[in-house]
Amino acid sequence: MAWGRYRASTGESGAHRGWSREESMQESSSTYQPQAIEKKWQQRWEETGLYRRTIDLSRPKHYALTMLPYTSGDLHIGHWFAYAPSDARARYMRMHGYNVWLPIGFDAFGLPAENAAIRNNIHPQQWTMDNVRHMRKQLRAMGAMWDWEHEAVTCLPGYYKWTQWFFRKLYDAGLAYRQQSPVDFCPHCNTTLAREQVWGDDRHCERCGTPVVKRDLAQWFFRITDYAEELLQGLDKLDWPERVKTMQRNWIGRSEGAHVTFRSERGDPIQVFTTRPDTLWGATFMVLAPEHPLVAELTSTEQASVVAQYVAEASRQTEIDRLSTEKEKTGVFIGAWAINPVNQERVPIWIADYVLMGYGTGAIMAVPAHDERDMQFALKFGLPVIPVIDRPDGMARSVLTPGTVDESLPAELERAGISCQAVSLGEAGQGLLVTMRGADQIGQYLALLRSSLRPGHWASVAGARFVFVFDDGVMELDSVAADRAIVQRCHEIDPATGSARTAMALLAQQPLYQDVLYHHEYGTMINSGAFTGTPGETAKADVIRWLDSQGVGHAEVNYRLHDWLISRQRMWGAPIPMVYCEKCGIVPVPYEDLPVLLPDDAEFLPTGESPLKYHQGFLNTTCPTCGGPATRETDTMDTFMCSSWYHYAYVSPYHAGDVPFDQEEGKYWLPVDQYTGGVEHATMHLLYTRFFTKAMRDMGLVDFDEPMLRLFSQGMILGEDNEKMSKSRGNVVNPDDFVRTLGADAVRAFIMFIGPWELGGSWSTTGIEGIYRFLNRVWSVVTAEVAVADHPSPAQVSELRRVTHQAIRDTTREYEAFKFNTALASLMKFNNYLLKVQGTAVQGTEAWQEALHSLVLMLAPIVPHMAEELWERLGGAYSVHDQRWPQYDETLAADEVITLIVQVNGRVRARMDVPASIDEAGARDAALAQDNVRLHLEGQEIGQIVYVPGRLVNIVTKRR
RNA sequence: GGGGCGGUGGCGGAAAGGCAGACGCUGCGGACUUAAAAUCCGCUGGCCGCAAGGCCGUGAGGGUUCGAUCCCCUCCCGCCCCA
Repeated sequence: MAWGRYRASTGESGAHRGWSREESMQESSSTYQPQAIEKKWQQRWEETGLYRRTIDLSRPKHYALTMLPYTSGDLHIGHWFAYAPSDARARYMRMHGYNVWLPIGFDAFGLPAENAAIRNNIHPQQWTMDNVRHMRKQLRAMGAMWDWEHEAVTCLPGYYKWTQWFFRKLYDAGLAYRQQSPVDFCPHCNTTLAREQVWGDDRHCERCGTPVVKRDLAQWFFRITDYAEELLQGLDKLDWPERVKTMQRNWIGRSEGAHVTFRSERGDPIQVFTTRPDTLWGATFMVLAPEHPLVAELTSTEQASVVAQYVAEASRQTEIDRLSTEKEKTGVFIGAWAINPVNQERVPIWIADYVLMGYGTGAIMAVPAHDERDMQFALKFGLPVIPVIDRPDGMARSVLTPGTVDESLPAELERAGISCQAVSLGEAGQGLLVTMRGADQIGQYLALLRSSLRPGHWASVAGARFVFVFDDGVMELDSVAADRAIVQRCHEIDPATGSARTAMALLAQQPLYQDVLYHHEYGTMINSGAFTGTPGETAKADVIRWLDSQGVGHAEVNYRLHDWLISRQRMWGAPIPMVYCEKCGIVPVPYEDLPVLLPDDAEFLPTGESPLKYHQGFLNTTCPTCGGPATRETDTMDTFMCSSWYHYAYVSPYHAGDVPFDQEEGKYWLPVDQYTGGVEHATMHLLYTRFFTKAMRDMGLVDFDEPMLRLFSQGMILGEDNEKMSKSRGNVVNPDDFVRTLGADAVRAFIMFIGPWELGGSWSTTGIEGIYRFLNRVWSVVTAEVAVADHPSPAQVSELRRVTHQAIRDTTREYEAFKFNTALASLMKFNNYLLKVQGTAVQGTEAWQEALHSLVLMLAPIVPHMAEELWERLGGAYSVHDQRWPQYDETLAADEVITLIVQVNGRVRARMDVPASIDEAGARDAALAQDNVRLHLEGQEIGQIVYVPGRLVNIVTKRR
């Protein structure tokens, strides 16, 4: 493609002079017939290779890309919503002189093909490629500027050879490893299930309804966590939507804290990670994940059967269920104790499903006083709660039940300035609620309380201090021993408290204490041995330093991000190129033997199991190292593998060299300049592909760090009823129907007119008809014959030019911001104006030609077929898509007369048309002269006059 | 529970802190037509008023400001992501 194509309108000034009337009027107008036009131009574009990719060093390159479609079989309106605006944007860039490349391909591996294979007895390959052929046809109807010569389909051997190659490279780089990991398993079907095959809250098999269980399987992982820090840091320099970056940051989940080693009583080390080492002294029990390897070893014989049962139940739940804060906490004591390394306290070991093996070390130290879930757990199971961090707000409460204290106490409290109010305590009658702030008030209160407490009673304070007051003394909840003593004492006084096993559980029975029992702020350390009194600002660092010196812990950064599990127990994916030899163990398939081909005669049975496991020809092989008998890995790779590098594959699809893509071409085109796609891929796909790029950089395949420099995330298109489109709702829109009746251009334009692209929007059948009417009006203005021969007045011409240049100014700004909806609104407004003045003397002038050319050029990205046709009828050179975007002239666009609004005390009281050149004094005088303004100012004194040039005059009166 | 996005006429949506409702849809009225469709013209947030004009109005309440759909605080509702 040559730069020379840009010849018809590349005048330096950008204004469109020099078109003759004869040229533009040569064709008679006819009605808009999208079907004929669209077919005609799609053919012509194809024949002339208009969208063919060429390296052109004289122009800046622009690699535009939209997330590739899955080969589901039919193009959905959602595809149009994703692709039409991104095509418009690519065309817009092209008209700005960029050498734009917009490739397309298909994500073709995945479970639906396998299900179709079982259902219809057809090989997934055939099902998939039939769909590809159908979708190609549908996609072509969109009229996008896709470069079909670089299409790639991920399920073809020429593609997945390189997917396997990447696996091997990552394996060689030490970034791939094999490990036991749980999968959902159906015991009835005897097969592993994908996430979407597990249904319902009871998590049953989609096929037979049997409840699924977790089963450990040796699976392959990529060490994406090796790049966790870089993946996090790299976000800062990406021009991506903040919401996507935030999601990635949360997904990576960096947290700073300490790694601490506890020991079981018999000495087994139990590793924990905590972000709050400053709360270690409050660790009153430990919780292990049910899957933790030490569980089996440490469980006592008495507890063995309950533990085994609990482990089995936990294995059935999803992570989301297990971590829910709403759910009632469950867990069991395993009959063993650990030693808290900071104070040598003996703490019981429990297992609970809210601790996951996959996160951190699979074990936590539980600090119920400062962690909400630990608190719930402790209260439920009667485990001690000892506060070890002071409340920063210093707030404390005391609830006194009737008859506990002398009647005189409220008066004394009032004298001391301590807040005290009568509260209803339900059945117990009328009690007192004392609220204190700060240590002084609490101390004062305790003194008053002690002197007025009636014999044989007890009272409590909770919050900034946890104190139990008895008639012979005060007990502070500052240790496990104190906890025990307090509870015993309370039971003696009031046997009714017997159900509470800890001091905190006693307090928790009082609803008015609810929000002061626990807090998770940083604050001064208390009840922490030698560390008591350490301020919150340094507590964490001080404790870590000490742990280090004691050899029981050290600083650690933890990430929520897991390694990437890529094994799938499915047939329709790229086989993992590994071989298992009895003699040599795990052996990678040599590079020269790639690809490991999928068999084309695999038998699909509705067992749910991968047919590869039973395909002897595939399964049995020889060991690449020793030549002895060996078996192949029968798992295939996650399809996110395929999509992690497809934008590199497009550079030279099914590449024949010894690297996955042509390095020369790649140097020019990579990386992707503008990526667009749905926000649902904010974490998985967009994180995996970033990981791939970083690994590729470290392999020397690319010399940049990030695959996509700029990202735009579009919203979702909803049905006519504002609901997510789904077959069950019956609100699915079939784009083909509208393409047939109203044309692809109308569908494209409507998609973009719905609303802001990033927010999505709802389909509307009457709405698209409105767009179709608009296109017809454009057609009629542009193809209208000149009916008037008069000479226009200079004012008429300058108005036309002003409107034209304002339209160019506004539309350009809106395209720049991806605001296709308002760009179209500006073009509609422009067209409405042209319709209004059509038939007056300006029609047929150069200014009129300029207006028509500008209109067609600015519509070209959105309605490429119609614009091409109209451009030809206007006498423009092929192709409209190679023209330069029109430029506006600020002076021509400037208004001569502006409307100033006049406010009195901020309320609009008049509007006045004034020359744009008006100065402040002139504007004031004119404003004060307005009848309605005078009326509203009557009898008032003017205080201040605010003048905003070009906008308003606000007259503010003095308050009387 | 945490994070993100949003809440504006009958509907989709516009509004550098400065005329709220651009543009489109719907509805109503009119022109053309024997008639209808299409097309064209006009009106279309609510209330009061003959009109001029006035009052109310951007989920609720408060704040900052001469002026708030926009900025700040509290709350309610919806969607998405995470837990």
